Amino acid sequence: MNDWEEYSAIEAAAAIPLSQQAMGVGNTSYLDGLNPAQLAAVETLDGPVLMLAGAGTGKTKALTTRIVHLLRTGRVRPNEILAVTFTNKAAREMKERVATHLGDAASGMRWMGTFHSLCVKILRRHAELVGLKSNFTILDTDDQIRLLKQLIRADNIDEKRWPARMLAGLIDHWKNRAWTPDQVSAGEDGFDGRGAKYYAQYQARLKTLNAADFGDLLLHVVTIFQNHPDVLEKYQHWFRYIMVDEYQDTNVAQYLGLRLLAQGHRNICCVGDDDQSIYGWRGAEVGNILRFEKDFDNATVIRLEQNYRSTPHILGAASGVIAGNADRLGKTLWTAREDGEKVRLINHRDGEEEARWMGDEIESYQRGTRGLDPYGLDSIAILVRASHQMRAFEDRFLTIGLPYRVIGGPRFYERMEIRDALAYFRVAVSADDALAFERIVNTPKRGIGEKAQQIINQVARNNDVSLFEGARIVARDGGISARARNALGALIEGFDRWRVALQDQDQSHVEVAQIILEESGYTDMWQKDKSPDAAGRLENLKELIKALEEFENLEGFLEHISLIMENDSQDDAQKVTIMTLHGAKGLEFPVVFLPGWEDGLFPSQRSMDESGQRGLEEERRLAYVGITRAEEICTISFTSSRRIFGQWQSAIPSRFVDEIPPKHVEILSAPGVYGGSIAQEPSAIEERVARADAYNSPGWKRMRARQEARTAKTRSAMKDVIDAKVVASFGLGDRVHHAKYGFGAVVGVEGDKLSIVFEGGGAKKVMASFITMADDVSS
DNA sequence: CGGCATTTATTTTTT
DNA sequence: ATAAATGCCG
Repeated sequence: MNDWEEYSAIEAAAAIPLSQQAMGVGNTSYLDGLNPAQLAAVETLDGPVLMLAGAGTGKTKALTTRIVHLLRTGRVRPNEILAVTFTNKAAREMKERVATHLGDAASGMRWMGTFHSLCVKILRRHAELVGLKSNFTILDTDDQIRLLKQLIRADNIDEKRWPARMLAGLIDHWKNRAWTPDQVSAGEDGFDGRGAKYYAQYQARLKTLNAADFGDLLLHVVTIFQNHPDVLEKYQHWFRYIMVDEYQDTNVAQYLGLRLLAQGHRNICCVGDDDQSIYGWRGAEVGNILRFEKDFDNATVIRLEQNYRSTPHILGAASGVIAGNADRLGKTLWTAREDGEKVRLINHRDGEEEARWMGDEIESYQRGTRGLDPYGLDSIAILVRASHQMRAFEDRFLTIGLPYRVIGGPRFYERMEIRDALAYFRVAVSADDALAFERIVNTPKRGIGEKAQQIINQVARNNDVSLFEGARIVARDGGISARARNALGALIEGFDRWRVALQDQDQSHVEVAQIILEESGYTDMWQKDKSPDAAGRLENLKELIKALEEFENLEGFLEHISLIMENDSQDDAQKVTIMTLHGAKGLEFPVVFLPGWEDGLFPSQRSMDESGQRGLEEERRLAYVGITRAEEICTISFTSSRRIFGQWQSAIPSRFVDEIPPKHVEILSAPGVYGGSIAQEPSAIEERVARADAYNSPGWKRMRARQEARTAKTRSAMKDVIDAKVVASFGLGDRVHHAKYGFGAVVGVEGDKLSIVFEGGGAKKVMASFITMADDVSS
């Protein structure tokens, strides 16, 4: 169907010829301003190159300059460079930066993009080699789950024991390692053989639907390269130079594909930082970058170690932490900058207090106190380990009216209303998109419930027609309730009408899209919805319609949208950024706050439980990423107790805190933190905690030891301990905690009852067994 | 079929 | 604590 020769001809024609003059051969001014390491990375063009680029060392600059250099020296045409990134954002940025040097030539770089988009491009050309048609649809995670659910249900298996999500994760895991179903069943599966079976069924089903999921995009391309040497060879010749960004994040499938492509000329340049590999949990293999020199003989390794971002103290702190990892290629970041503030460390009573303090702190930065220039809110970020930490900050900032922006969370195209709308468009464009049809057949509610849908499914299968045509038959012949039948008939009629409208030259696809959403009753559904977020959803739908304008037709839009799951709506107002550490990779801020450095939260307990030492090392890299985001001021904080899943947990400082070299740290004491409303004078405990003013001092060590011992005790048999000597353990003035009433101070002891004045207001008599010391676990 | 009650599981996230 | 997902009843 897609003859290679013809294709090559098209590609060649598309290449914008670069006349020597236009390219300015001989003019190498673009090399000015590179440091020696960057220059080496730019000028070492042939053979395998590993560019180890530490945080803030000008990686993107080196990478884009290298591309400019390749093109300017005239050794390659723009479309013969394969340049791969992980995100659309990175691809766009690179393209823009090349364009500032080369103008139009950058648009000739047709093979610069994300792994996924480039694989789609290749796969559309050779789809038949893996049993697909070139117009295959790309499933998102939602579709994937629904499909798997159907398979599990069809098997009459307990859906609880076999959650579709888990199976999806498993299949994803296999695809990340480029395992096809037969390779899985041949090996181990870990799920009594069922996983492999479902995997095979799932792949078969995808083939029938002429669809591929995200993992397939990579896997299929690797399969094609492996099974069709002739095809591989053409691409090996076509891509004369290969560049890979964020190499530490590649998974096995990506690695295999790259290695196959590079086998001939070996002109592959991988850029990355093993210390910033933080996506192991989704299939990234740090091993890929660690092994580079073994994979590619005679590789040139270039280290970018001069940091242009942070102060020496921040770099020192980060280096100290990351030094705790064993599996590293090793780099030593240095900076020409001098002085700067030490990394600041502070302890708080709980998460709310932490948020309160940071809010105040940010406001003082904003005003420019302590002799510093005022910082705009845009230059301040709070980076958390887990997104549930964000809530405390949002709450606090809302009450003090501090503008903030949360990065992350559900992306625009992942929102329910957007997916629903897209499903309508998908059915309108191609009637046999069964998954899309299933999604919207009863959205808004049309009275076409599960049972009716089953009947439609059955009729479609019996007549060997698409789901949509099956629905048409059901609507005509009946078999479901009259009400449902009418609704179904109306829906089908609607789609018939909309399809005609889409063909109509006089009607723009934007208009038709709007008509679809209105006539189907979808916008109506949200207008009638009285939930608080309905208005926002309607706004989103409007935005979606607006986005359509940039495309020729609906088809073009849908093709793009499946791969671009980003929403980068910009917002000019000055706001504090709140995001996860993962989301912050690649970004930088003058002022960075790193809250929640407590063992269990960060490093995450789960990470350590599931992946042991490897998990801990990844968490440590995350700490490294966090610290190195800061340009001037980095503040780390931890709390003494935190509410997790509604339960108060006492916390000990993260082990990473101890790993920061003391000479780079300044301990802050939080003013007013311990002066609770009741305790006019701080209790002995409070005083001791407050005075733990040097974490390398004996006081600090004592506090840690105490907390550790207490936690250990709690985890074993705290309950028994409390019951046994409950009364004896409380004295007048003790700061205590009750699960329902919160914190308070003991004002009286009578037998096994304690009189307590609670901070939340009021004195109460409570059984001692319901009380714990304030910085212990309470329940 | 739809609405309300109960249950259940809660890191990180791109394509 | 809380949200999402499931289960039960009208």
